[in-house]
Amino acid sequence: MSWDPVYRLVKQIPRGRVLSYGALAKALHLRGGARSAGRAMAATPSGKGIPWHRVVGERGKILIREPYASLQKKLLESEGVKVVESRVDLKTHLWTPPAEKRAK
DNA sequence: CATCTGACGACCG
DNA sequence: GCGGTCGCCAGAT
Repeated sequence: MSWDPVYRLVKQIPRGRVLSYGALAKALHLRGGARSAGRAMAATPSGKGIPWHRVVGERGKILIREPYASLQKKLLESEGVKVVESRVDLKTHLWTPPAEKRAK
């Protein structure tokens, strides 16, 4: 499975905004749904400039385990995203991805 | 080839 | 709002 489309979209997330796994999967029409989106992120190649930390749970919750959770929180806050109790305020930071052209 | 696992999410009590 | 189940599916074992 090639996660390229996923990485491409994640790279488009504006600074200071976040997107959920579900919305990500939906926007790209991933077969496996949100879970596959998560799988894609877990396999995110480092050093590619992919802002993986801008992807959170459907309710803005940071779902990954330590030690990455701390890192994600740190990175988000450094972009001006407020993180409280392991979750971001979707009301202000949720980003709506542009309609992708079926790249799967 | 059989199971287990998990960076998910919808449901239900 | 919280915790437990269940459905999903690609990878790992």
